Amino acid sequence: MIERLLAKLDLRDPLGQEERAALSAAFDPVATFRARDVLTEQGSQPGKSTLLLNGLTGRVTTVRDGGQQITALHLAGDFVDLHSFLIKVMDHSIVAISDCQVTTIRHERLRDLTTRFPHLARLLWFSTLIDAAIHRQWLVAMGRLSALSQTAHLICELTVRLETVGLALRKAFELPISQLQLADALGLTSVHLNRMIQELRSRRLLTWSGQRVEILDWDGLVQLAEFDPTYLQLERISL
Amino acid sequence: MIERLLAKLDLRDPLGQEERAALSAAFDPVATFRARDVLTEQGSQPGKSTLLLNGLTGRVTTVRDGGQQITALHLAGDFVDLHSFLIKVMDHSIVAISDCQVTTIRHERLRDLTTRFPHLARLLWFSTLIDAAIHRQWLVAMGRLSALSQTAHLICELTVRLETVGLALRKAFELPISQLQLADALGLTSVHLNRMIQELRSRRLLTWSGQRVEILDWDGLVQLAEFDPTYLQLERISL
DNA sequence: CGAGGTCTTGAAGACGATCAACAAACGTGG
DNA sequence: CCACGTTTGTTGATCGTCTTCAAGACCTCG
Repeated sequence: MIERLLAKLDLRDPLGQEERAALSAAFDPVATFRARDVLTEQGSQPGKSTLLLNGLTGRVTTVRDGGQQITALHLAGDFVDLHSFLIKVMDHSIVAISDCQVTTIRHERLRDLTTRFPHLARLLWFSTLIDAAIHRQWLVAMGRLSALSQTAHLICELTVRLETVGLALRKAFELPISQLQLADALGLTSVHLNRMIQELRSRRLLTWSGQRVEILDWDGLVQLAEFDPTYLQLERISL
Repeated sequence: MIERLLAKLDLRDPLGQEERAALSAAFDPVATFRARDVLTEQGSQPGKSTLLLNGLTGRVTTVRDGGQQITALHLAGDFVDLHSFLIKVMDHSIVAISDCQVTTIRHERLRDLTTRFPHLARLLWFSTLIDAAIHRQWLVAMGRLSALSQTAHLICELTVRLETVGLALRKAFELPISQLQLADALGLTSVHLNRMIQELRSRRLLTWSGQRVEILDWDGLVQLAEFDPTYLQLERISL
């Protein structure tokens, strides 16, 4: 069930048999959500953390004028709110962007696991640090890149992240997200994002129809986006 | 020496005597930097993490056109690169914004401490989660607030953070940072930031001359910034 | 004192937002 | 299975926030 998570962790630093078994056994049954469902409400204090098994979810913050900012997108194999293990009250909501399935792990179990397996604790800590690194990269893209480059950057990031969990083959993948929501992630309007996507298409960097994205010119996209995957920390390390 | 850090941790969840002593003893001698010095280079692999004792530092990423984005500002008592304990290669630089003093702790010591004291490990993990929460809040402000509100938001955040380490009394404090660097943190140009600051002044929300900032109308500023300090997690918790 | 950094102001321009409208796709219930 | 309402993608026109470029005053410090 949690193979994608295990694969993602293994990629960085292999888990021991005991860790793997203990972690696998700690999760609750699968739950299903429809697109637009709210998994976790801002201000709530969930007693468990949620692992995304498939589909797409996002962290959403709503501002006074009704505008929404999506501060993170989560793919299969990502914890969507591992931080709630230590940060008790949610400072944002978690919403399902596509239909999706999740499983949860109660915080007392996480506490127990991380105490018994310091190495696993470091690995989980590490995965929240990647989250933070992605946040920083989004800040750079939002603050200092053009809307076009920023859009390209997000596509590059999603391509690589989907590849690492086996969901993008030959630089093509399903992206079940509307342009409106994508615009909310980029801090743009959907109108402008639409024009940026058309520009990417007309430059023959990618095709994108419906939910299917196909990268035609990866190097060109990387160049435009100033994309450097270092921040995703795909290298093997030793924690 | 590391009182500000200890106070900040204690505020959330009190440290035990043993933890406190072990942590205090683990740090290296003090080092001093001048404004604009680079503490840690992007791409480097530091073997230790740095704790800021006083002054101001920032995480800086430079883009192709020479523009800079500051993705975080660190105050006295903050770890500036605790994440390098687990994320080996730095995806950004750390630069001194003002003259400052730091102390460091070697990663093997962190590893030892976090293994011996799971509670301390959680507390350090927690502090990196606050970093991420701040990143998210910056994303929201950058993506969905006006330049004026965004500027006000950063001022609110800095006020509260400085207060928690005793560096802001009655909503007034020293902020040894140039408008150019502040603009780099906000993703604005210094010209525009200057006009936003003047607007804040003319609305009698604050005074700001040289490095001295004094909040005149905290409620007004909070209202303008849509500032909600929940994300800073100042409440007492139990990790 | 000179040099460089910083703050400030003005004018012009561009990038992205806003407003409006419509077609296509989708989901749902009749 | 079709009819309907809703969401989504797309296009055009206009507007405004923020950028760019330029210049001058001030200040700090070596």
